[in-house]
Amino acid sequence: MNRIKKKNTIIRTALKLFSDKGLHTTKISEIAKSLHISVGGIYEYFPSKQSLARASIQFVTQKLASELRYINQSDISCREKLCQFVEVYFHFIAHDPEMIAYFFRVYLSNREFFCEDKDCGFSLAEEFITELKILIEDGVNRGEFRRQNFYVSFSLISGILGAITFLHGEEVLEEDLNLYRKEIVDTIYAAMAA
Amino acid sequence: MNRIKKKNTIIRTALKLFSDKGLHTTKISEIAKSLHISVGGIYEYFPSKQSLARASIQFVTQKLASELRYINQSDISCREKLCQFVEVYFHFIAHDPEMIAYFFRVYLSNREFFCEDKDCGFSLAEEFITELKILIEDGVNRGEFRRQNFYVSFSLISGILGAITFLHGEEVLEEDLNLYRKEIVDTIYAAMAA
Amino acid sequence: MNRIKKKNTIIRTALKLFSDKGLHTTKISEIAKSLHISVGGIYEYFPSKQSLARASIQFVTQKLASELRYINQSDISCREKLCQFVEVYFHFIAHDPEMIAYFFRVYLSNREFFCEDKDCGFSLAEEFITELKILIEDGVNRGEFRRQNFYVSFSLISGILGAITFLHGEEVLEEDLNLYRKEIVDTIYAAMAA
Amino acid sequence: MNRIKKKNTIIRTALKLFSDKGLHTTKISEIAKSLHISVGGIYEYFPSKQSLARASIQFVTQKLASELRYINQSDISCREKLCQFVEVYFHFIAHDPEMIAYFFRVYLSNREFFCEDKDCGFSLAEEFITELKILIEDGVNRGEFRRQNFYVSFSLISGILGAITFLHGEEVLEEDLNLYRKEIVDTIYAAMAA
DNA sequence: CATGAATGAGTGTTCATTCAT
DNA sequence: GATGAATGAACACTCATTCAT
Repeated sequence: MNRIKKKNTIIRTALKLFSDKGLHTTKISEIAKSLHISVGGIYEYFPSKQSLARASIQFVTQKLASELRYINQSDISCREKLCQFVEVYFHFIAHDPEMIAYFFRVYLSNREFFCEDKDCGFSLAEEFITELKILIEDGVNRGEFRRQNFYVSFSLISGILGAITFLHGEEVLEEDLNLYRKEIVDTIYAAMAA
Repeated sequence: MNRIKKKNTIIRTALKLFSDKGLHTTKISEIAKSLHISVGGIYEYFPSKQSLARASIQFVTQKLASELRYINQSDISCREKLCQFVEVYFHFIAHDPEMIAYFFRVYLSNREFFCEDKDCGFSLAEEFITELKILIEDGVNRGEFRRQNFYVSFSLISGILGAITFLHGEEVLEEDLNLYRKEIVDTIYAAMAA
Repeated sequence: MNRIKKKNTIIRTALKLFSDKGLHTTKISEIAKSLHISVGGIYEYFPSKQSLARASIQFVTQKLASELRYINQSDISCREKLCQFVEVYFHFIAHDPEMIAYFFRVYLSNREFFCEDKDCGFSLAEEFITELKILIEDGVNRGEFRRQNFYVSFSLISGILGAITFLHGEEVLEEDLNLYRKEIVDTIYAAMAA
Repeated sequence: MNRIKKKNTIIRTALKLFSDKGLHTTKISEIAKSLHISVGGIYEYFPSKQSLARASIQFVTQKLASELRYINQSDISCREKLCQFVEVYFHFIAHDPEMIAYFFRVYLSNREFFCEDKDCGFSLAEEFITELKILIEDGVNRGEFRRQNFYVSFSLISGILGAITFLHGEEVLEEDLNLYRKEIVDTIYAAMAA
């Protein structure tokens, strides 16, 4: 297995454990054990716990961003793009829940830990945000969405998805997650439509 | 200062530090120093860090719930209630940002830490959720809101508020927070209106 | 209640708790609570935990010594004195077990704690030892006991009594304590008789 | 040095310090310093101070028991066995005084600390007691010792040895320890002989 | 005398990180 | 590269002692 692949394997495992047990509750030794490698093995690839956590959030946001970029580039209506995005998002929740959980529960809530010098901003999630911005502005320009403050639209989309993810993680939802999908798209669209 | 007042003073300070620096990054000794009392002083009132964290989230949710309960009981339209709720919420963000931050960034993201025996659910936030439920169901029953899944409405409201709070905390927003308020109410209402 | 009496009341309670739970495991606040007085109340009478522990061992050894002195002064054979001493000792175990336990389990085993400057010796138990010495030497002089090293005799008597006390405390003994008494006197006498 | 050896090295040092300074007075950091290793080093081998203390008493009683077992199995009179046992015991006092001191001063007097769940009994010393029981019963069966209650004999032997150990530790004895040995055997035998 | 809230040095324990093998 | 024993700074929590009331 080459270096990149191994790094990704470590990231995948870290992602899962950090999401399940929390950033500060997960020990490096647990990640190592989970991977059947030694503690030192982790440090061959990542110089510190922090750098592993940073690499993990970049891994997540790049995955999300690349999906969103793909959607943005297709030749469909913005309503349809929104719909596909939510679909992709729900697919992540179903198949890689730790990636979404990592974004919302670990990254957003432990920002101190991810800080490097002055770089405490959203930088690690920037790619993803950029794509969402493109989707929203595109919709406004095309006249599909009404013109409203970007941050409000952004909060709407990411907020509702984050919240439903949370409820899902807490096993509060009574029905299968997919049953909520259509209603969520409708809700978002109702709020944004011109 | 009596015991209750002193407990609340400690909670207020803990709230602020936990929100600013994170739950695990904030040391008991820092809370003590911030209060100009000794470490032991904290333990006079709270038997452990965990119990202080639990007391803090109860403090927050009770405050929020009592405001929301007051609104729910007034004789106004649900749109107006929603509007007032967002107003109250923004007031909290402006004047006690740590209370909101504590709810979203500390409590929701460090659930493990708040667990006591089996009691790991939402129990500490239940009062607040109940009031939001009443508001939503009331609107549906009156025909003001369209009938949609409660969890979707709940995610919409709490999600968008949580997200804008987050952006505010990150100092990403370019304008004064209140300028977003009206647009947020409109957005929520557009998504929920019958 | 005068000062002396109050001191003795405190000593009695400390004795009991120290014996039951150990010297380091018993907190001053527990002694206070047990006495229904305040922590400061203890410090009115004893300047420190150590001084309370020292006063307690003196209380115990003086009680034992005075009983032994009384026996030593009576006009009976040394065998009879021995017998009476064991009887008195068993009476203590039955009625004030904490006093004996304090001597063996607390004092002898936590000598560091009782040290004051250089005074780490037996000084706190000296009175008692002196009386035992008188009894033994008296028996030898009268020809009742065979002449043997004092420390051996001393170890014999205090050792067997200490050990049976321990077994009693551990609830290892199957019969009532008094049933062992006669056999113990016989054993000691067999070992010491001329 | 392999794991077992290292554990034993730690036990030996803990034994010495616990005996010299008391269980609660000896800090883990002192044991570490004494061994020229780090605090964490101790915890590599023992998960807690308590477990180190428990391992230590087991180390001691197994050593004593194995010596006594060896004697019990030889083909000699019980008087001779007793004599050899005392000899072995004195050898321990002379060469590994901390082992004996640990048994009498630390283990017997801090039983609370050694408790694990319900297992607070003599269990950690059981092997040793069993061997002593065999010796005594064997002597009675062979007609060498008079038939007397086991606990009385047990108290006699362990008591006198414990007491002389104590006097030795306190540096009260005026002569070399070995000079007391013969007299002690005689005393025990006089008390037990048929 | 009596109180009990407040103090803060001190303890057992954890865990990210290192480095000799 | 890989290992995992060793490190030691750091933390939550304790409790003997003090002192303002």
